[in-house]
Amino acid sequence: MSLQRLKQRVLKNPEVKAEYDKLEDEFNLIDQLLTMRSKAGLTQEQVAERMQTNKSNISRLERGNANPSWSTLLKYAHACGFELSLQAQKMH
Amino acid sequence: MSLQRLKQRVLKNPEVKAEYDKLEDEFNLIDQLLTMRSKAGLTQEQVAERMQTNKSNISRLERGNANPSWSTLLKYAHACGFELSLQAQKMH
DNA sequence: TTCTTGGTTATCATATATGATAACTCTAGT
DNA sequence: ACTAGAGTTATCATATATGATAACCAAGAA
Repeated sequence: MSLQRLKQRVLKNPEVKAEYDKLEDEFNLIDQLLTMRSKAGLTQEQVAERMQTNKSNISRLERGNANPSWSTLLKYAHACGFELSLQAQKMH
Repeated sequence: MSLQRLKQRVLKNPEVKAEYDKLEDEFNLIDQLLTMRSKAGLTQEQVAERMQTNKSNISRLERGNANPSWSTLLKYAHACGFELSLQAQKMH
């Protein structure tokens, strides 16, 4: 909640955003989604249009501990101009 | 269908399987799932047990053009001993 | 042949993701 | 103060993923 809010504000600083965008690390799912949209420089509404849905659903996807389907993840990524694949690494 | 069948037979050859397991390329979703289970050396039933579900559902997941949720993908990967993350690469 | 094992398919019930709409907050400008 | 833009939240309807069970196929071994 307040973490999201903080991130939101922080990312408004263009320099900070640039740095943030460089980090390609292992984030949780939501962070990965936010990062894609951030890099694309799109609003939720713009992503929604490209996904043929509504902005409220994008908000839900990005906030409410999401459990989206693979096709939804693909649509979102494509809307943000990304190709998506799974990365599996052996646990040990 | 027959592709799956072919793959199935081919992968019974241990040498071929070893080679197949080395390839970490951009597969479609289903191939990535099959590869994980193949590397783990588990049967559908074993994966099903670890995921607390039934083997028929695993088969459906691996065959019927799947659109699983993120949590299902995670469960499957964990059952096979893998950690999972998204890999997004910019389209151009 | 018969049995076992791994995988497939069909089906139904249930849980949950998604679509759609509306009302709301917050912030930045003007 | 007012407005506009971006995001949030609540809610309902509907589509679809998932769980569960049973019957089936194919291949290999005894």
